[in-house]
Amino acid sequence: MSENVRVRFAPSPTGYLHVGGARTALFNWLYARHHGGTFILRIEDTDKQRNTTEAVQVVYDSLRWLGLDWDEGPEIGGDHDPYFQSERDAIYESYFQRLQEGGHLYQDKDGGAWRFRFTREVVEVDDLICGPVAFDFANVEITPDMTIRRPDGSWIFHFVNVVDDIEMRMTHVIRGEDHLPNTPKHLQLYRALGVVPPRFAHIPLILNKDGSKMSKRDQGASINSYIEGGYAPEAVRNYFCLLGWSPKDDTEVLPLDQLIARFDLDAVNRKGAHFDIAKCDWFNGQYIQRMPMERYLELAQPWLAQAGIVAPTEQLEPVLALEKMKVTHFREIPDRISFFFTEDYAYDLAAVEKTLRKPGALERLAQIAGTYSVLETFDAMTLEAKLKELAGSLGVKPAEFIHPTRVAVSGRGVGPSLYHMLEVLGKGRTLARIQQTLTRFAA
RNA sequence: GACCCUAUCGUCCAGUGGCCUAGGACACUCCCCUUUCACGGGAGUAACACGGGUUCGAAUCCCGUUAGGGUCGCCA
Repeated sequence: MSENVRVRFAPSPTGYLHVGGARTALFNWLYARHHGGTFILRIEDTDKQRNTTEAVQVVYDSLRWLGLDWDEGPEIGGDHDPYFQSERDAIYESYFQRLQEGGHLYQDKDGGAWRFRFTREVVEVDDLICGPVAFDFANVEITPDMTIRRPDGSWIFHFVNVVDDIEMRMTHVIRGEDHLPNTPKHLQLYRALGVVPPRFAHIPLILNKDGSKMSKRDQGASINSYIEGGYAPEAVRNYFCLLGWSPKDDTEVLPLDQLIARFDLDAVNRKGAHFDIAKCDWFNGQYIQRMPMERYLELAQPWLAQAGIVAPTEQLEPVLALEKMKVTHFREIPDRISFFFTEDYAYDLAAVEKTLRKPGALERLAQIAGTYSVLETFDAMTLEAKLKELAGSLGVKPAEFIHPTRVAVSGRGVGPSLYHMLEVLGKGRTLARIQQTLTRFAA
């Protein structure tokens, strides 16, 4: 039982990380962390033309964004360096030699490619998730021998994948269910090489909500879309965990330490999961509400910077706090708070039409400005009390003051709670903005 | 077409023979809170694919059908 778990994520760099791949990486990572094992990243870049350094960078960025750190692999190193298949030629060569010496290989007549001769029998895969699954290799027509090396000397996935898993001492191979039919072929390779294979666990695929296959273009398919869409990585990670796995009670929002403590392969589902971005959005909102102010500020920062909103934290924090319980994506934030940072904010035409153009609106604006101008304390509670007092004394509804004031100081019909918004704005700016509005719409 | 996997509300999950007139969450509808927009609270609509078995008893076990998905590359 002292077996040290070693698992890996072995993506082919294609320029983006698919949600399915990310989830595979996540399950491997979780499994490693749960069992105190080692999580390895290996880049399967045997297809030379298609793989670029930028594409590899995308893999790193996506994994790191999700918080999936690897213990061995590119940029980290490890006992089994290098972690790029393109740099492991000598190793493959020696394994190829072993197969050849064992009489397992032959060269194709026409092309000259090298094939591995399957043993013609039933091979059983004892999958940790799917259970025992038998594949019959008896018919050569149905399962022709597998090509492992091209005529130009380059290697085929099946071969290098198995060699690396042997070399890197993998104990468990957790991968997408699309690999299940490949597994008996890989098992034949292990046997021919005289190596005890790792345990296999095939996790269900992720499909679109309607059940169709997720392609690059579909919403939520690329990890980049979350980075660019204003998601909190911890929220996305939590949502991904629940795609094909559940803690078995009804908890859904689970902190990372809980996820690690509770995750295990025996609780992984067999049914394919349909992806629902709406639920992912809900998780994001929940995480934003619950996260500490510092983290909230940290994640909002890039979005503010991009929108040209720069201000010291002391000024930013109270403004952002106003939206913390309301926002679902960080990308929404700049637009919602931009009016705080310029006196030249735009007036929403519909809001102006609906409230400022209303008969008596400007008079009431002047009245509330008068009331507020004499206040010593300018906090939400006082502001609310005074506004209601004024409305009451004039026999009008508070709304007749609230709406014009909101539009006057922010230019819009919707926003944070009025009194809290005014408190953050402060007395000076509040009065100036009302005055500015009065002047502007007086005619 | 062959082989393999799967089958509970629209979606994600719970349920491993009686506790199920099937539970939670998202989404949707309505109500409350809030004279903004949200959050929050409450209520509601909504599912065991179908047909045979096994059993005193089946969402749970077996068989078949159907449906969905996957794999059959000198892609990974």
